Amino acid sequence: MATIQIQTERIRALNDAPTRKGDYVLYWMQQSQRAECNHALEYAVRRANERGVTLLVVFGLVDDYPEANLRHYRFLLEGLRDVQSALARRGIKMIVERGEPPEVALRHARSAALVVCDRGYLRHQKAWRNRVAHEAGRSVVQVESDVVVPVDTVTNKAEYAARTIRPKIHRHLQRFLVALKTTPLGRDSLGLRVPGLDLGDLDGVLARLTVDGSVTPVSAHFRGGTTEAKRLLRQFLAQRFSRYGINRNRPENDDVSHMSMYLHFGQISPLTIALEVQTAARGSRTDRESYLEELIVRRELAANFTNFTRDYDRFSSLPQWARRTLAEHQSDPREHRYTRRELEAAATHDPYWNAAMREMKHTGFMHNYMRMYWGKKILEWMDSPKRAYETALALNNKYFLDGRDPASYANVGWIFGLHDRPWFERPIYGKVRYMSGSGLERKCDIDGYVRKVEALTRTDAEGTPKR
DNA sequence: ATCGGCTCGCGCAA
DNA sequence: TGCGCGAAGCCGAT
Repeated sequence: MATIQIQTERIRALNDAPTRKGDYVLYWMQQSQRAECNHALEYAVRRANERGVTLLVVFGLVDDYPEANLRHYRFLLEGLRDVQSALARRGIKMIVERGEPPEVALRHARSAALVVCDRGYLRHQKAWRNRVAHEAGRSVVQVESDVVVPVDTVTNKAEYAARTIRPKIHRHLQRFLVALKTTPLGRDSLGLRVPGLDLGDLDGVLARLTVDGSVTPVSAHFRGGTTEAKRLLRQFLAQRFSRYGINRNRPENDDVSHMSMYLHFGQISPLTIALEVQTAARGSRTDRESYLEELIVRRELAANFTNFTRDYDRFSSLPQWARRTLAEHQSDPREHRYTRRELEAAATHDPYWNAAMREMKHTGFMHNYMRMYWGKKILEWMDSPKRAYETALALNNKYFLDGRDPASYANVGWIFGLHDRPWFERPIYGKVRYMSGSGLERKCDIDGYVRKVEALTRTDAEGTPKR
């Protein structure tokens, strides 16, 4: 039957309150910002059909979302506009309302039979859902749609490394790697009169929000939305995927999918990507395996990390061996020293690093291989590893479209030894893995990368879209 | 081009 | 309790 597509482990009642007589089922959308392959949405449609009522979808848009700026809001709203029209085509009313997400949800919960929400793995996302569950006065059901295998199905603790979580994920893959079909909504909700923001006028909406405008939007490089995510994915699979295994660590090329930012905003489901990759015509077994390893094992290790680690955004979350060895080398002399301001200005002595920093600032993205080098050098050049960690995380979250994601915390942690193993001891890094500029020269065409970034920056100045 | 050594701790086999 | 092995490392030797 259809319900098999929503595995019971994805569904969790967040309170014991009963369902009420109500005008509609409310889907409070927050993490899974899409109209397709969204388990929370399909669950809500089925519950509405069961009760013979209709479905209302609301999204709470808050001005001061932690660390978000104009760049992120623009991409977010482009995506929500896409969701709104896709849901309208299914006869489902969706509104975006300004306010604290739990308050927006609670406002519309008052006329609802029950509330369905999706799931997030960061502390504020959990706090929002807890509050709604406590105050809604009716059943609140959370449906996970952000990972392939739900985090608590995999394990009940923070995993030590990829190798420990890998078999625990693989055990369940077959059961969870299943397409989700859409269920038609019985009673159309487009006639509901609920006011919301006019997403036809994004500039107007953005102008009225009190948002940090210091980081510019990057629509010329990446546009938000499920439609755009799927277009990029199709293009990647058709044109670049067959080279993925060879080129994934070659930043001079762009043979990567760019899915991280769409995943961050929930604009595409990891399930959709995984199923497409499994059946992609181009690409060898190695390409498939290495892509799925990153998409599922590495990404879900990050979800595991933030879900089970209280201080996932602090230096104290690093493994003990790493903190110990970094402390032992804290006062080692540094050949180069930079402040956050100098780093942010891409004004170091290292042209490779500066290019990476410029790619990040100008496009909201950085090739994954360069992200490692970029972070390792911040550790090397700042006067304390703790300050380096805080700086790398702050810059990551400020400039990347995929910043503030569970993957951000795991990736920045990895620079400082998280989910990694010790290597032979050297100055500053201690036993934490080191990376060098000569490694880049040996393993890829790093000058090609620098030229690529120069070209990107040039097209920026001319205002010509690049992709 | 390829290889071994560096180093810790998890998880499994025994 | 012992042992194998691990996200992308580097370096020097062959």
